[in-house]
Amino acid sequence: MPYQAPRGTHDILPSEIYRWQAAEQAFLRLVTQYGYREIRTPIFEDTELFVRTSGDTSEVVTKQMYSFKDKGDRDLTLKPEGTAPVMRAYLEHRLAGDGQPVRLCYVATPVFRYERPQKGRYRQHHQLGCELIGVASPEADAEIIEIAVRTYQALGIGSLQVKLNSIGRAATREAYREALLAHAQPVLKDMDPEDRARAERNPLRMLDSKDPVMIEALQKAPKVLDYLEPESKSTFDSLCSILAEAEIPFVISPEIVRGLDYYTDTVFEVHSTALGAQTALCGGGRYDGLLKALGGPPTPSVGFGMGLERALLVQESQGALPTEPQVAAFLIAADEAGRARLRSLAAELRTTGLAATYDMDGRSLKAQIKLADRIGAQYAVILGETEIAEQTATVKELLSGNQTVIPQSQLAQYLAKEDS
RNA sequence: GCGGGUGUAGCUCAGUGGUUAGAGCGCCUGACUGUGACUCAGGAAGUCGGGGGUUCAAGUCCCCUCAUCCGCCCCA
Repeated sequence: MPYQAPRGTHDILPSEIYRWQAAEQAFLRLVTQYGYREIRTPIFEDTELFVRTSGDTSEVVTKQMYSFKDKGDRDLTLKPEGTAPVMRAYLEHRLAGDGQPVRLCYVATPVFRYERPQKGRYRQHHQLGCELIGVASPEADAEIIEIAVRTYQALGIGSLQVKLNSIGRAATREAYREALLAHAQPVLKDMDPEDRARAERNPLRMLDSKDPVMIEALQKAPKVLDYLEPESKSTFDSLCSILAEAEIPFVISPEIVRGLDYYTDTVFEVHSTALGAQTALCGGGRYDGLLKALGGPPTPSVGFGMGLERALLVQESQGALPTEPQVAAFLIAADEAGRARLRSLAAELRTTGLAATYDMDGRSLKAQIKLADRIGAQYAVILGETEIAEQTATVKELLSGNQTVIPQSQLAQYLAKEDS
């Protein structure tokens, strides 16, 4: 094999593209009902945009970005996440002027992270997501979580877990970090230097550890929720009750801390056990400080990003595949006279919106029918000697094998009717 | 970035260091002079992931490398 797709990337083949299209359409239909409008941002941005928003000590910025210099010596980076570019565009184009709140969504945007690939973890993957800008009320958080949950429902995916937490504002996090670090100090001394450095850089990470020693040590660790300022605490409590009223099940999960610095207060992830080590399907939360960090006015905002590859993997594992659209008609000719009519008849069908194809290699009648079957056509339309003479066509429904002879003039109408 | 598994036909996989590398499915042709899916017969299809080494002899053993999968890390 001389060339392969680069490590961690993959082609999306015709046999699977319909699942992508179905998912994207279902998402767009859903969010349109909530008043979201799609936005598309460039595939790369100034590197600084991500450093400023994700945080210069974040895993993404320190280890995972595809950064490069262009011929004009600009520092650019392939999008490692979807939110910062959308917020940049919001500021750049003064979308606040449309009146707040502003509801934006993005669909199947490519996302790049230099990581070691595994099932469900790729160097290029695709995300869809929503940003709800300009609302501080926990109703906004609830709407975002509800949309995430309903997107999975629309894809036929069940058995998911919504993990919810609040990490508070800057002051809370600072105080809590110190408390946590102090609590973990005895264990940290014996840890692998690299793990230890990571833990000290972002102590909240320790909460997510799978190391039994760490889990044991943190059994009695202080809880973030106890450190929340009164305002954060009441926001979190209201969010919980709004979700409960909406009958959206969730579990409060102190280990959910998120990897990007821009989050404040509400954070959440949606998990599935269907993907081995990669259990997170969707992550999001509130980022009230993000716009300010980008030089804009302080604006409360909340959103999520959802991995499409992972969603589709879970969808497949749950046997919830959508039905693949069929080509309506495969036209078949038995002789030269029939062949001449094929093209004009196919054109007629297409003008009415039906899909029609035919053999171009002069195959035998038998081979043509076989081909019709193989490409998944619904009907084989046969133009033999008799049909040409009588200006009719034999329409064979491939699934049942039933045949009907109808006038060529009524073919489009007949197929359209049967198709619906 | 760390540890481990796996790479043989389009797909799923057999193959003890020893002739010209196989099977099932799929594909093409025919049995079938106007009919796919079933049956039968035939056919095409391989850089045994790539490179190097050991050996009289390597798909098989060793080293390197690429890809993929599993775990860690991190996340979608």
